Amino acid sequence: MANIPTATVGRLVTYLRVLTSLAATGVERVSSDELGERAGSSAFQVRKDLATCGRFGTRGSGYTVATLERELRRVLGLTREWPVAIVGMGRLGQALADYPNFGAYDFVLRGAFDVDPDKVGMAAGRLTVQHLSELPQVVRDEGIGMAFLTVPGAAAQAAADTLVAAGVRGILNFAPSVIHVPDGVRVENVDFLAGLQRLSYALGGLPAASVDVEA
Amino acid sequence: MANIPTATVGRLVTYLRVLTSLAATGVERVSSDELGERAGSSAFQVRKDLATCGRFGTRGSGYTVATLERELRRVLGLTREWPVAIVGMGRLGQALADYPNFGAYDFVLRGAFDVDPDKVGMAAGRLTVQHLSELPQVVRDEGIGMAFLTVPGAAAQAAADTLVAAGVRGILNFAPSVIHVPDGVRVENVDFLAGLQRLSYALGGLPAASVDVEA
DNA sequence: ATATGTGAATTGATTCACAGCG
DNA sequence: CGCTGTGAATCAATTCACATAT
Repeated sequence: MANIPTATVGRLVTYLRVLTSLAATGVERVSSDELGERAGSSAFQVRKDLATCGRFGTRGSGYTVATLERELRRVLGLTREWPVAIVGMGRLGQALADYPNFGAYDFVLRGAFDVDPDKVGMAAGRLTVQHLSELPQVVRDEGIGMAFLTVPGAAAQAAADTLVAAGVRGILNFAPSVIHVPDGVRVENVDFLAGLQRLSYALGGLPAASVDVEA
Repeated sequence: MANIPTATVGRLVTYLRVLTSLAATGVERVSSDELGERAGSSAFQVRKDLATCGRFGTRGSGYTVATLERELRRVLGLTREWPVAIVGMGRLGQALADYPNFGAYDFVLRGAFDVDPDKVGMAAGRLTVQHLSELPQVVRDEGIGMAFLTVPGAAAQAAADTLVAAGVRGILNFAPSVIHVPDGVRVENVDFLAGLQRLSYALGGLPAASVDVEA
């Protein structure tokens, strides 16, 4: 069952959310129609997406919520616990370390790092902040595969290089800058400023100059 | 100059970032090749994207950094100041209210809201938290067009409805849930948990069941 | 000589219609 | 009869090659 298009993966994550919330309210079966409605996609899209990774439904009666949830978790790799590190213990890194709800999502914090000597030794959630030089050791010992990158933009590329060298293969980049990584390493950007700027276009973007500019 | 595809808008934001950083280091001209390199796109893609909204370059010598930056800001609607509200003054809302750097991005906080009486009256950056019932008034008085939605997932849809009713047309949704809005209102999701789950697929997503499941 | 702007070609994603199964 | 699974058709995005302007 070949690899799944990234656009589809994004929607599978949304479907999984909807399923979890349906399960919590005791719903047992769901149709592509209703799932699409709640996830903001068409029923066509839902069926196509789900068919990309298996045959999970029953014709005539839809999908079993519990089964589909289990299968999507498996497809997305959410059957194991993922140890995660945080690099950059500024305001955002600290807020993430305090985030109470990772357990519900199969992620566990196993390391918190910074280069600032004032921050090393500080508490961060249940962890103690360590110097970034400790990272490779911790990544190896804890089997860390992914990390939050929460350093200032100017430091992001260097920190990403350190993560990659230590063997981390997935980076969730919160810095408002592009980071470059070798093949085999994956970056997901979480960038609210970019989101604001896209909103700005949608709300007020001009129809642009219709002619040449330049001097 | 018709409307720009959303995929392109996302990259224009990235190009603008790169240009700003080039300008800060005194670079005056840039080629599609180098811009693409720094933004993580191909030179083809850069030229096609830029050509979608005008003719900003000079054949044989590339783009003038200052000119292209100015034009992209105009295309993206970043020539005016955007007043923004925050709804939901939990940890995340407070962290955003304290964020020092909005000025550099043309956004200004003009309102902070919550329904919790304990939070109303509290300081939030330079603002004082108001009750959500004050929102429509403030939106009108301050001309607020977009808002951060930082309430718990279970409260997100209701809060979004309040925002829409008050006339807000762009919502930056930080809650890990789908929100539904009428046509003409735009939602951008900022969802690090979804990002983690997409990373999970990329790193460990199984090749999926190759056969039927269901009971 | 050099690097943009753009039609043409290709690839990929979404929409649709309907066959197939329960 | 209802709703899924899927090939075909449409639509959009990306890649490419090259004519064009400086």
